[in-house]
Amino acid sequence: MARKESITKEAIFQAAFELLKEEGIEQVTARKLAAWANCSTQPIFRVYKNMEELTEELFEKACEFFQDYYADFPRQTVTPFVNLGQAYIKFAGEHKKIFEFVFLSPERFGKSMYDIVNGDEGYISREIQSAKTQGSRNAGELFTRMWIFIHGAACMSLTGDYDLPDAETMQLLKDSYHSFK
Amino acid sequence: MARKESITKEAIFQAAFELLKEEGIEQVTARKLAAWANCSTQPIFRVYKNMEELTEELFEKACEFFQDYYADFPRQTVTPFVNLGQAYIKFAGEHKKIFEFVFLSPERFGKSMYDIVNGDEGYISREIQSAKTQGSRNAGELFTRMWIFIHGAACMSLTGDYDLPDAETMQLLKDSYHSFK
DNA sequence: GCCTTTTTATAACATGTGTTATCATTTTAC
DNA sequence: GTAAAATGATAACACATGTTATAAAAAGGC
Repeated sequence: MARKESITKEAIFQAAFELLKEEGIEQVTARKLAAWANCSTQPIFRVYKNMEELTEELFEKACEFFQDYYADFPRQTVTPFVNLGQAYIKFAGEHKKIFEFVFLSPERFGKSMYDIVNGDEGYISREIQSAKTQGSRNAGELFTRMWIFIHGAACMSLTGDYDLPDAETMQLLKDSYHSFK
Repeated sequence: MARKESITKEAIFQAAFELLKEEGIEQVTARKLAAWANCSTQPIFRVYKNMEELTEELFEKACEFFQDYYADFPRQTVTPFVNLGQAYIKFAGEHKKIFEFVFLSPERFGKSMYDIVNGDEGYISREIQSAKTQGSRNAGELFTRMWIFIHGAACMSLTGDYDLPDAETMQLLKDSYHSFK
């Protein structure tokens, strides 16, 4: 019968995600990926129709990567949106290439920014619910304003224009929440 | 003596800036630029040492382009930072490629985001001064918070996640100012 | 052990990049 | 008019990209 495969799809995908994380999506090329996976370019095109197909799977994985990051992020306050903001801003600074790929892409493979952050667990919906519980009448509008602020800090973190200690970020977000409330 | 030049540095630079504006800095390649300037690649390398030198001049020009945009932006309110915010957000939506090049580059040829927005005219300093005049004790901190918010809206505008009518943007910025104040 | 089938590496093709060499054209001093 | 010098088009070089063709290697049925 046939020769046994020595380079699995999983191994290629894992190498691709590492490469994406380290050097950004535009560096995930067939030959660079082959080098990272210690193989030729051929196995890549055996398991993926083309590089675009791989990119789309990487995008899905990158979204999940953020959602897992947030899921594991320790909650330090009960103030709505603050924990989400802390995680999002810290994520942008720690995983610049992933953040750029997911949240600064022009099209995002059809997904909206809110869909991605919300995830299957409804991370945004939860926070809005929490704000309502804490007496906010216009929690949706409150989220919108908080999110603009949070996204701003994250994007500045990306370019090195925001670099506050975690504690100050938390205080800043708490302040913002109470300002907007 | 020498042959008279038919393709000036100015013509090349102008074509390069148009190309940058329309398709982004990564599309400003020697051959594409030659096509936009209706010449071969040769005149480009006569007037620029290499493409990197052109890119640096384009960056300078792009900064001035933003500053001119803001200078021409009609002032609709006396609330500090609001006009600057309106202009910055609208600029991001109207000139995505330029905004990306100037404000989302990782290094910005050594210039800080604040230096660029401030410009020779001290656009930021003026607003901070104005806030002080209007009774704000901590105008610098107020600017920082406003700017995070403004930059957030601009970056969302870039990716199509922010698209409010101008009047609502103004109200949002005014609200934010009074919230943070 | 041969045959078939799949996997993989090597190498190729077509295209795009920055940059440079070659050479015809043009301009002007003489 | 001739010579010198700069300009600019054509074409080349070296390299990187996605993708595909070729062929060697391997695995198992017979």
